[in-house]
Amino acid sequence: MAKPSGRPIREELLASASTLIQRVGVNACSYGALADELGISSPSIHHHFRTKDDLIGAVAARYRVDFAAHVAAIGSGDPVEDIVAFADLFDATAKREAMCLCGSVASDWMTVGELARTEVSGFFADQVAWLSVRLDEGTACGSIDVDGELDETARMLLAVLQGAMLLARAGDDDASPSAMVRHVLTAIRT
Amino acid sequence: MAKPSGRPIREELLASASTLIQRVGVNACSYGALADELGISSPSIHHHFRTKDDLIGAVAARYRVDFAAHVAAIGSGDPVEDIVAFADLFDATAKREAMCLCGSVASDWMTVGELARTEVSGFFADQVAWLSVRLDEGTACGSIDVDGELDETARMLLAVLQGAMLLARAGDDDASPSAMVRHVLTAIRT
DNA sequence: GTCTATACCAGGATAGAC
DNA sequence: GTCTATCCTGGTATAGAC
Repeated sequence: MAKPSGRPIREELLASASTLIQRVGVNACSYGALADELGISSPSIHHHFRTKDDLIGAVAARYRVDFAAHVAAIGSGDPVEDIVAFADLFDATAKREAMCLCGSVASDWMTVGELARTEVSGFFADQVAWLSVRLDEGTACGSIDVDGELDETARMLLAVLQGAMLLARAGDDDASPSAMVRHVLTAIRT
Repeated sequence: MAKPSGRPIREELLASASTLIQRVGVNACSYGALADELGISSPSIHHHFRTKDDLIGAVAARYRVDFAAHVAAIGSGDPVEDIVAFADLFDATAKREAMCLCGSVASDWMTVGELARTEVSGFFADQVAWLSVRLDEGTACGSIDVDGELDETARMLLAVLQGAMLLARAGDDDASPSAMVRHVLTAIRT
């Protein structure tokens, strides 16, 4: 199943591993399956990532960086619109019948190494921080009204998104991440 | 590691398997680990559950029934209080450093059989239906004000709970399921 | 950087004795 | 209903040739 590509194989591996983990979970993602997909042999993968923990950690780190780039591209000027655009990123993943990679790893938390854990915790912290800033902007310009710490609302929004993807996996067609976030926004919009 | 108990071994197996899956995930839950924990041999388990799919399916079915019993015990008279009590059930699980069993299975959706899938989808539908009734009661007595379909809000609340457990797994100590639901409730309470 | 060969272990599952 | 013994498969990982 080799796919021709100019990208270095290490990058191909990260991309394929990410997709596979998002679809079947960390523990059902194997060197053998990745090898088949890229048309190389399973031991070759060890040359790029000595252990599976190394691979998972690198995948998580790359996902975090890539996601940050997508988020950085958001900038409508309107905080509420920005949050909807943020939620749309999760919709795109759900449509691919995949989990957020970090949600997937979090769910298999007990079976992953320190590298992956650090990146996943950092990923969640990144998103909460970004959402907090948007909520702060919305509060400042009067389009959002929340009580309590903004962090709490931000964390809740992220939980909605992650939970929505979990429900979507179980075949709930009405569990669209962005639709749910929009629903929350109507409640906290002035 | 045999634990003395009067319960039939089949029940012990379901309980141990549920706990193990909630902690490490479906694919890291093995017959061998269960056998060790119950002090029996791994092939003995096949006598009670012919295949692993049978076991996972039975665990999901039992979890759904047990959870329904806990939910049925809720009845403060106040819909908002009832929803908080519902969320507290998830808090108890998070404190045990465990996922909701059905969240766990949903995350490993691609690797489980039809039995488990049906039960997990049913579980989610159960909770959405229960929450919808509470929201309806709250609307009727004027303590809750949501716009749009009640189902949407109910589904969102369940997503918050499932997502909160995912965040809690990743070490976010502020990701308490019930705290997040309370936070949502303040926004939709009149 | 990739291969073949291989080691080693663990997974699920079956057969048949007790 | 449980055991031992066994099978097959597939997983991660290493060694060493090319």
